[in-house]
Amino acid sequence: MNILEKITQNQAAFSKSEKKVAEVILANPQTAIHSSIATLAKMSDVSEPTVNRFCRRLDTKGFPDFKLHLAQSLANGTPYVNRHVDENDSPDEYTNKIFESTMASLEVARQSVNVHVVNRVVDLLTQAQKISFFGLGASASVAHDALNKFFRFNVPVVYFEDILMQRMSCMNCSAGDVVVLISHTGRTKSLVEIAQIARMNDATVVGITSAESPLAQECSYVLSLEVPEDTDMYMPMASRIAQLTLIDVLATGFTLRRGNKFRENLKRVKDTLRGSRYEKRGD
Amino acid sequence: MNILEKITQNQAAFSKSEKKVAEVILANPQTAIHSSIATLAKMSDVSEPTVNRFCRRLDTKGFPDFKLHLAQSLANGTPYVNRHVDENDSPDEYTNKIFESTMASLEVARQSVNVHVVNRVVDLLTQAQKISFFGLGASASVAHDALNKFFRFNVPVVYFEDILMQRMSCMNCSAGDVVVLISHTGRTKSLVEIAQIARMNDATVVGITSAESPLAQECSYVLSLEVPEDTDMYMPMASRIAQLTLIDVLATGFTLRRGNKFRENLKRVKDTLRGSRYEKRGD
DNA sequence: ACACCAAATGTAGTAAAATTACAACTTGAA
DNA sequence: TTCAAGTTGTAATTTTACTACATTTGGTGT
Repeated sequence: MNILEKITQNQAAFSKSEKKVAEVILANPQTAIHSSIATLAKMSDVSEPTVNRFCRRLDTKGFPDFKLHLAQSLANGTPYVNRHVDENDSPDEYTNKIFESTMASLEVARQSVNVHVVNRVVDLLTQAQKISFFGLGASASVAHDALNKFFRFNVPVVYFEDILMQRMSCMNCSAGDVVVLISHTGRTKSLVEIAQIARMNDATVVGITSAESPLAQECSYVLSLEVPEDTDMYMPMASRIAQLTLIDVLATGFTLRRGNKFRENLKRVKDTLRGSRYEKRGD
Repeated sequence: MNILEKITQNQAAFSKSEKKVAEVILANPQTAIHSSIATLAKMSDVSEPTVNRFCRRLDTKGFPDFKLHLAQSLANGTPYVNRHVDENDSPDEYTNKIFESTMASLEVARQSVNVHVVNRVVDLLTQAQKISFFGLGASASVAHDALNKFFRFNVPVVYFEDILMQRMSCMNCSAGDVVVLISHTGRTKSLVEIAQIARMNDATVVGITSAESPLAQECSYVLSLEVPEDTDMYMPMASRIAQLTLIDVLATGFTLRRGNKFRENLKRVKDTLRGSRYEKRGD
């Protein structure tokens, strides 16, 4: 298990001084592996034994062993960790932190995706008479994006931002229709209601939401994404990126299921854009 | 450079005792990284300084440093690579490929971002009288998302999907207004025209687009993102994720610039959602 | 075959690093 | 206030790595 992630996750369980150590290490793990316990203690402004205890808390045998684990984590593909933005961060720092924590979240999301459900949902979508994408707030733009992908497939696709339109649209559903509802928390009342309306009218309801949420309970299928969100920012960030990527997965599954001829069709759709663009040499 | 390979290659240049050490390490590198210099010396049937010299010959600072290098070599996990989806991929395969190549693209994007421009644009945005976000096609949902972020900041924000509305809106611009235009290719004619209109009316035009594109040339500031796109899919995927992340960066920069009191305000905005949601225990 | 030199290796002492044991603080509840 | 549990630091100890120097090895020229 990646020890950098472990540090981030356990952060709550650390004591005051241990948090200082965690901070220093996360801020610059490359420096950490080349420091002695004394240097690191000084940098963190704690005593040497505290650093040692910190290492043990992370199930390592001691400081040198900890450094080995850390070195491996750094070499191990992703050094990306969900580091929270700090008030005093420079533009360089917050830019990198956001990119990195987005990548880290995607990694978490990837692991939480249930591939069997993905496959089943792709099945449903390819056979759907009509596909609807609904979301509110930040998830509205995700639904918007889904519309942009799926309309290319020459299937009737519906997307509304307005909750009344969403409700009415769901009232008109019938068997064979698929309604995809997007919500990070899965607690938005009107979306839960929409799920109920759609199901009453025999539509299949797919939720891209948090497992065990009220919304999840009303869905026929749930594509759950467990993504840590930096609540300090009071804005949905990582969650919607994960949702969008999942939409990509569904769209890709769709095209693969439809086979090669269908891809030709997508190419034609894309090619019609040419007239609206300035030529690129060799395009 | 992988130190295990280095050992194998240099083997000829080693002395007799050094060869013994190399052998023992290559035979069981996992054991080696958890041994002390004394243990390793005994296992190789040489003296401790010989082991130390062996380490230095491989351009490391000493035995502990050597162990770090070795640990990293062993943890040689594949970093995320842009692997293209293949026709015959299973759901498991294409799901993972998409997540991984999205992460790889974000890494590329991160490196291509010019932090100075980010900082300058954040400056402009915090001082703007009015901010507009425009995009077409897939970039429309990115602009939509930007709207969702920036309206929370209590600044006049404008977003239209309709190109006529976009044009008219830009005609009404004046000095102090910022227009953010989003386009992966930067070749969409109507967006380039909008850039021109906005500039004619003294607005500052920020492009989130490809460097050196026709759109980039019309912008006051360009936040260029060089993201590889899997053209086989005929759909924009990675590019818009990178754009969204950049929007997150700008929004974050904005809130940081505005300081702590402003964050309180964001919290209040978020808290108003509570009434629209089902309660979560302990929330 | 012997002496000699350079390279290689080992020994023993030294310095540095990590760990332990214990003492001195905090903190929160009775 | 006092006590106990938990946290942190100080100082001594142990382990580990490194250095300086001594010894050995193996090769070369006489």
